[in-house]
Amino acid sequence: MGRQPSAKPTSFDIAYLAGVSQPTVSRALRGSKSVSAATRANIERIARELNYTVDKNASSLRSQRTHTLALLFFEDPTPDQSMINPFFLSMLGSITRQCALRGYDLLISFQQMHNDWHVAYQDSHRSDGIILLGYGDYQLYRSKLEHLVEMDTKFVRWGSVSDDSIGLTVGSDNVGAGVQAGRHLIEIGRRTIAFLGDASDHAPEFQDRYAGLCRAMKAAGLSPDPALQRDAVSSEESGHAAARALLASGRSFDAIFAASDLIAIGAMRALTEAGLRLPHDVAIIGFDDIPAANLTSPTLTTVMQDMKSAGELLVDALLRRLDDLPVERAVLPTRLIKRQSTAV
Amino acid sequence: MGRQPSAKPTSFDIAYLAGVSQPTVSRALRGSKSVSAATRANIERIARELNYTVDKNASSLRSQRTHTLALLFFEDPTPDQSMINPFFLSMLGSITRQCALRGYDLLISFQQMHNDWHVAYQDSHRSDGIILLGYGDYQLYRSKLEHLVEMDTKFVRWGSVSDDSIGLTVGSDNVGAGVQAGRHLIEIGRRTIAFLGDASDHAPEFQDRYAGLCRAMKAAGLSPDPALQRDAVSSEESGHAAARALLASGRSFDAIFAASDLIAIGAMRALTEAGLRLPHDVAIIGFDDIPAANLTSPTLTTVMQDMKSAGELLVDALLRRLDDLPVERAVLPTRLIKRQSTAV
DNA sequence: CGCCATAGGGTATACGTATACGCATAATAT
DNA sequence: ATATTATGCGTATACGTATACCCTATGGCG
Repeated sequence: MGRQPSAKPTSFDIAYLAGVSQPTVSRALRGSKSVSAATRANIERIARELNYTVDKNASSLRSQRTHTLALLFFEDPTPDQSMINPFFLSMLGSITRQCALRGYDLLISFQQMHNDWHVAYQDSHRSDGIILLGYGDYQLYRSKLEHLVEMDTKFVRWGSVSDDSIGLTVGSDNVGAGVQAGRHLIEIGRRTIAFLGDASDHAPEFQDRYAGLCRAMKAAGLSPDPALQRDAVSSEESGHAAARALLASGRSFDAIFAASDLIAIGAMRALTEAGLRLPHDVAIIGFDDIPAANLTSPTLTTVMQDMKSAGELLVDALLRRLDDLPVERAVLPTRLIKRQSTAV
Repeated sequence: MGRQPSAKPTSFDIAYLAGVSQPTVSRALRGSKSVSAATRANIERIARELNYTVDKNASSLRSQRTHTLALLFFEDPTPDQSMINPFFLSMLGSITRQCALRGYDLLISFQQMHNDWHVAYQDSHRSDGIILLGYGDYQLYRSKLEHLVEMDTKFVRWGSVSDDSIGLTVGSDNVGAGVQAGRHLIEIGRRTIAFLGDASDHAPEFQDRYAGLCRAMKAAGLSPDPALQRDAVSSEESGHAAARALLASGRSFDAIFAASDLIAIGAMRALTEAGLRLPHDVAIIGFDDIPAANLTSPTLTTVMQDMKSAGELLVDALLRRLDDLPVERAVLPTRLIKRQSTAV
């Protein structure tokens, strides 16, 4: 009696029942060592019995820490109906899991490269830090990243890891992956390898993959032909168009390294439509290992990124930043998944 | 001078600059009509100049509303490495967008059918309401849903919409979709139609789809053969196994209606391995229209759910519940996407 | 010309927690 | 024995906002 069960219990209720003061309850539950073991045990028991949970808002307001991370997802410029890049979706799972493990909530938001997102989450105390995800034109938000750094906003970014990249970055070893792909194609006897994907500094990750390919070719005594590089963004349509343009140019080639699986899938369609046999006439390698890569015919050889580690590393790095611990950029190794599209 | 620009401005700062009291600032910015137009304009201008944003925690603490929704995602029982059902992922985009539009933040969390999630978000004032997403064994969390209802937790659920469903539910017209699929198969001349998918009340959505198929068959004077229904959960492996079992049973059939695209894709593999020609020997229809459905060979006829509307409706319904407005269950129409797997 | 409704905004306070500080008691040092 | 320190906890208060309540000046009305 006495306690009305519907009202949410507060730390005062616990304190009353435990015969201590409210701050002691707070200390006990937060793990402060200046509270005796007996008192703590008693408080914890009562808290459990009352189904007490700390009020997140009050706690955050007082401590100025939200224990929440914000995931800002930048969509591809192409606004085709919510067809999100499958690659990022699988990273999402890994990130949420890692957040839960570390006791953080995850706030998620899709962004259209808009204007004011950089203030929205930090200044209103919604989150302690920000994870930035998404392909897209790097130059377009370069200035915003600089602004974030300037404001000392805590954030971490997935992308190309290089010396001039802005802020804390975690990413795959894109150059290494390009080398892997190039080497494999050369091993199966291909000599003229085309690259589909933007190779400008608007898309540093694609650029790196292309650089890796070129390095592998040069190491094998081959000289990359710039005419065999065609711009493409990460979509099937774009890949299709790029491959068609390549075919139309009349240049001959016996292999394609596509900067993403979506591009590769579009390219495969173009090649098949042109009557070419895969992989006999043209071998092809994609990037990302999306689920669909195993469903095409021929199934698609591709580069798999370690998304599980990626999510963990991103969260880890951000949390270290929040604690002002030293943290370095991280580069993740990739793995080549060999399938039919490069099976000679 | 005077203002230090790094400290985040509060409503007191605005009040000081505007020559009014802090509550007036709060009223002005929240749109209370008991503040004159001139005062409001002035306050809004100053707020903009200072880049002021309302502190989310303080606001939530005082008003007891967080303006945040929680999305709880229940994973399939199969814990295969983070291969999330693509269908839900595309709904995610629609939900986040709708939340943003309505001025709500979205908290996301993956759950393993665990025990205490029902208290975690409501009682700690992290969110105003909960969206529940995910296939899985309905009976398993039935009691928890009942608990939610009992606690008067505000939530909305995606799933089978029926009279005895617990809580507020939004879902596709699964029965209608089953009828659509069955009718189409009958139109192209098929008479013995198999169903792959759990038809028990552990999976009400699949059950509904099967019921629709049966209804279409009966309407055409055919009698559904219970032996042609095989249980399967939504995964490729499960579909593959179910189809193999069906083949092994020796029963003949000329069409399959699969409860999901993943099941259908697994089944197609089994049929192809058995030397059957698709769709000549067996026509097949899936469900969900995942991106991969357009990449199989033959491409897969399937039922498309209106995910865009789904997300909007879920958010809408939940927000109406929060305001104690009347809200009804919603049933969304589906669309049959005809592809090669049923092209005669 | 007095009465009341209304607009516009100030005063005081509550939301629930975390932390700086102080004050006992007990344990150790001198 | 007194001086010192550590332990365990209470007191007071701040975090930034929203809201109940109160007050004043005006205008309308009779």
